[in-house]
Amino acid sequence: MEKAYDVLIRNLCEHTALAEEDLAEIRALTFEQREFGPNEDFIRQGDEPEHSALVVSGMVARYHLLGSGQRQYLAFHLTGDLPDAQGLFIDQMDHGLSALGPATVAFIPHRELFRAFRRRPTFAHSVWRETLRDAAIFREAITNNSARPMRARMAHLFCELFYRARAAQLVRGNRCSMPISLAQLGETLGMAIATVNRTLAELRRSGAMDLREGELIVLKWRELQRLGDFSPVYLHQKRQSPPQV
Amino acid sequence: MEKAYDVLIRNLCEHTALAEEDLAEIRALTFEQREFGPNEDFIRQGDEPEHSALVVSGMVARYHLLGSGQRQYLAFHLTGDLPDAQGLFIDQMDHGLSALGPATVAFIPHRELFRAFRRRPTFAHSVWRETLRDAAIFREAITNNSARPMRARMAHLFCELFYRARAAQLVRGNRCSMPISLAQLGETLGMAIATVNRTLAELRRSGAMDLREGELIVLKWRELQRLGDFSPVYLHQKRQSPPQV
DNA sequence: CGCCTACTTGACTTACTTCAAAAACAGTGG
DNA sequence: CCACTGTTTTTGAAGTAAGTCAAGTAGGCG
Repeated sequence: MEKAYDVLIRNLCEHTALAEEDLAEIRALTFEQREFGPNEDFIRQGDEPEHSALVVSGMVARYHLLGSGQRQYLAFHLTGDLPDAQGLFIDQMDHGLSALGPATVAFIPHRELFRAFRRRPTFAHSVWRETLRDAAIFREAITNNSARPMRARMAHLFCELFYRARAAQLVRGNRCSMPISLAQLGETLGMAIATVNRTLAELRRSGAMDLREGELIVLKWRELQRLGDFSPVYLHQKRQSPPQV
Repeated sequence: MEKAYDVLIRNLCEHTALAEEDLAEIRALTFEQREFGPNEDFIRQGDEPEHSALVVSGMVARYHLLGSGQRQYLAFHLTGDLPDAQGLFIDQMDHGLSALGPATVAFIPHRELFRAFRRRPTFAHSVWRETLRDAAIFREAITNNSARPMRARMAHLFCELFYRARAAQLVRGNRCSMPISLAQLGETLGMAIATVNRTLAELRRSGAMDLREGELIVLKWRELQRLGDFSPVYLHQKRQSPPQV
C-alpha cells in the first residue's frame, strides 16, 4: 500500500508545481489511516469536522439526505482526492461521505493543515485549486442531470470517472474499478432503477462500454465521449492526454 | 451607488472576521467598474480570465452551453458576490457569466488579488470560504434538480434566492428584485417553459409567494420553506436570522 | 398603431416512473 | 456440496407527469 502523503502529492502535482519545501511540509502532516467497508459512512451530514479526509485507496461518495429520506449522490472521489476539503472552513457538514466499495481513508487534523497553509502558501493554493476543481465537477453534474437525456447523462458520468481514474493512474488496460450498484447510479443521475438498467443495457449494446463485476470497461472511448457530450476541459487537468482506446 | 470594496467587505464579513489590515488591503485593490444590460455576457466559456468579477449591483448568472446549443443556468449571484472566484486558479473558463437584469460589475486583476492573498492570508481564506459556499450552492442545485419534484424544486430556488438576498440586505419588506424570465427559470430548473408556468401558477395559488414585474414577493415564508424542503444550513451564514414573514 | 417578446392555456404524446415478478448472484449454515 | 435467504439485476406491463406543439393574450416599445 502506498503512503498516504505520496498519493496526495501525486494528485496535487497533477495541477500545481510544488517546491521541495511544500512536499516536506506535506510529509510532516499526521495521517490517521482507517479502513471502511462498502457503504460505510465516515462523515455524516451535520458533523462538525476537525479533520480532512484523504482517499488513499478505493472509491468514496458524497451525498445529500433529503427531508423525504431520499438519497442524492453528489460526487465520487478516487485515490488522492480530498473529498471534504470543503469542510475546512465550514462549521457544519451539509452532506455526508461514505465508502462505495472497500476504501482506505486518511484523516488530517485541520489545525495542522492551517499551519501548513500559513507556512507554505503554494500548498494552500494547490488545495484551494483542488476544491475549485470539485466545484467545476459539481457544476457539470447540475448540467448533466438537468439538461442531458438519459443515455447521454449516464455516458457522461462514466466518461468523467474513467478520465479521472486515468489521471490518477487507476486504469489498467481499458478498465477501472467501479464498485457502484444500479440503485446508486439511479440516486446519482436522478433516474428510477428500471431506467438505469435499460439505459445501461443500451450503452452496452452500443459497444462503447460495459459495467461488470464492479468494473468499468471502456471499449470505444471516442464513441462513449460522443454519446455523453463529454469534453474534459472542466476537469482542468494539466496533462491532458485522452484515453487512447 | 455604494463603493465596490464596501460591498465586497460587507459580504466577506458575513462569515469571516477580517482585521483592519485586511480591510485596508481590500480597499487598495483596483476595481474597474462596468455596467451591463439584461442578458449581456461579460465572461465567456473558453475565456482565459485575468480579472475576477465582483457584483456591485444587480443580479448575474453563471451558465453552461451544451453541445446541442442548449443553455443550463448553474447559479445566480447578488450584490457582494464574487461570481468567478473559481476562475482564480483556472486556465480556461468552463462556464460563462452574464447579467440577468441591468447590473454593475467590478473587475479586479488576478495579480493584485494574489499579492493581497500573500500579504493577508485571512483575506485569502475569506475568499476561499466564499468559493466553498459557492460549491455548497452547486451541490444543493444538483439535489434540487435531480431529486425534488417540480413544485418543491421551484420553491427551493426561490427560498434560496430570497434568503441570500436578505443576508445581502437586498430585501425590502417582503420583496426583492428578481429579473428572471420563465424561459430562464426553465433553463435553471431543468423544466420545459410550459411546466415552469404551470408550477409557478401553483405556487401563486398556494399564497406563499408571487413573482411579478421582476420582483419576488414572499407572503408566507414558512409555507414556502416547507414546500421547497428548504433548510439554509448549506449557505453557511454566520448570522442566521430567518425572514420573519 | 403594429411589431416583437414574454406569458398563458389547452390538447396530445411520450418518456419515464411505478409496480410487480422472475432470474441471477452472494453469503450462510446444515 | 447444496439448500435457503436476502440482495441485486433484469424484464414486462400500466399509469402518469411532464414535454412538445400550437394558438391566443398581454405587455413593452419604436
